[in-house]
Amino acid sequence: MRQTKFFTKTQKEAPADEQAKNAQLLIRAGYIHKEMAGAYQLLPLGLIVIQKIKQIVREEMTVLGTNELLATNLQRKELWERTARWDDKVVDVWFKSELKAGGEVGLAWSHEEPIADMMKNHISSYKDLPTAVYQFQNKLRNELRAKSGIMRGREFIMKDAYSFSATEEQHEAFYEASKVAYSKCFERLGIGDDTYVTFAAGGAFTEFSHEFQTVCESGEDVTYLCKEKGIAINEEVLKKADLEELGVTRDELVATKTAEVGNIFNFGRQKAEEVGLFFKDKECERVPVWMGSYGIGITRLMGVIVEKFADDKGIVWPESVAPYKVHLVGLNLEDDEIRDWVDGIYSALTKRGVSVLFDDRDARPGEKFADSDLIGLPYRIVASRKGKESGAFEVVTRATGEVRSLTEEEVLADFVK
RNA sequence: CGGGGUGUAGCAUAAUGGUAGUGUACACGGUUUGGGACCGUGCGGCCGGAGUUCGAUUCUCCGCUCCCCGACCA
Repeated sequence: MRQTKFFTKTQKEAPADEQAKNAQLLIRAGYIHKEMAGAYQLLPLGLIVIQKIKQIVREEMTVLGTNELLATNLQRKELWERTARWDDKVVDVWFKSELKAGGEVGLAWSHEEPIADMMKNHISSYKDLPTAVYQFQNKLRNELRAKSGIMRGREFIMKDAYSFSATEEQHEAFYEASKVAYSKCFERLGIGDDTYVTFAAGGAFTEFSHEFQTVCESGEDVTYLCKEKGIAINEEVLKKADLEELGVTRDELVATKTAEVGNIFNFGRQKAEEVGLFFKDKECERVPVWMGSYGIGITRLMGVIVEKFADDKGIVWPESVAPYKVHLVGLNLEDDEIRDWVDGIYSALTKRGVSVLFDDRDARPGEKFADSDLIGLPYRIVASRKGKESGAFEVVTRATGEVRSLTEEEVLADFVK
């Protein structure tokens, strides 16, 4: 993509109404635009990052054997009344609206009830189980206080999955498999080493749920962490947790600031019973389905990744989620000979499937370097008069600052897989 | 929702009871060209309402906004 044709623009100064590093950098670098507190537009660069994160999650969800669908954001009052969760006193993040035709609708803060209810059309026998579906969807939550940039918004993108099982054993097998799938996601997203399966509050159905907490200074949670043993406990359940059973002592646990990037829940049979989702088992008995719910905060992940890897010059993306792999910075382009030479490496790379953002703007070197650092693509290739004379490109790794001087052949060998 | 703060141009900031200055961005001209260059010219602004006042961007009140702390957080 040629930058002169791309919808992007950087800002030198961070907006005064953002404190959070993730929002400051994402706005300055042109990934997002703040619409209001807790709601951000995704600009083209930001959208590519989100799509990359989604694709990784999608692939792992496919491995897990779940099917993607897309639920509506309008939800029925009657359905949520059935589970006693329509009342604002029970769920305090509802956005609700009046229908012109009469009555009320809810705007989706979760899709547990609608999807469970919908599954009545698909589940009637133990032969239909187990099954699981998932979606990427905007969640709307009327937070009293949005905060931390894109880490806690009123509208955000979440991957939510729902599992339906005939027995507890079936449910447990899926639940454990989802942990593996999630760990794989976070590993591929570049935060695997710092993300822990964490014991957390279980709500009404089970004693504990499991959260995926990523070590992050600007996170909202405090996790008690034993890195050596890989044991993590959310502070909200530290008192309840049986440390002996977990094989860890209190002294080994270090209070650590973390951000919740995923959360998995066991609903037991209660949710299905409330909604009315039953099936016939082998004994011809009509019993409720075992359900589980599995979330990953897609937009929050973008924020966490920015927070974790950014340096004082700007964003540093892991290769797996970077909007482009290479930032080709062309200098001295007013000289036709050099422009042709730089165009050459640009088309050679793109033809071979390397994603390149080509800074072909008429701007001074300093501005291009500063923008390139800010935008944070994994590799920068500088092509200039100086380089053409020596027949080499300067290749800089954003994360380490390592500089290499490579010929076109070497560049292609290095970047084309 | 409780507490604290905030609101001036696309962005960042300054001053002021007598209608507002600077940087940046943007446009034009010129000089520049490996780490956000320089000179000149130009465009562009006081969150909303009420009150006080001869006069309010400035003071008062109300509202809204955004940020922070807390509470909340399937």
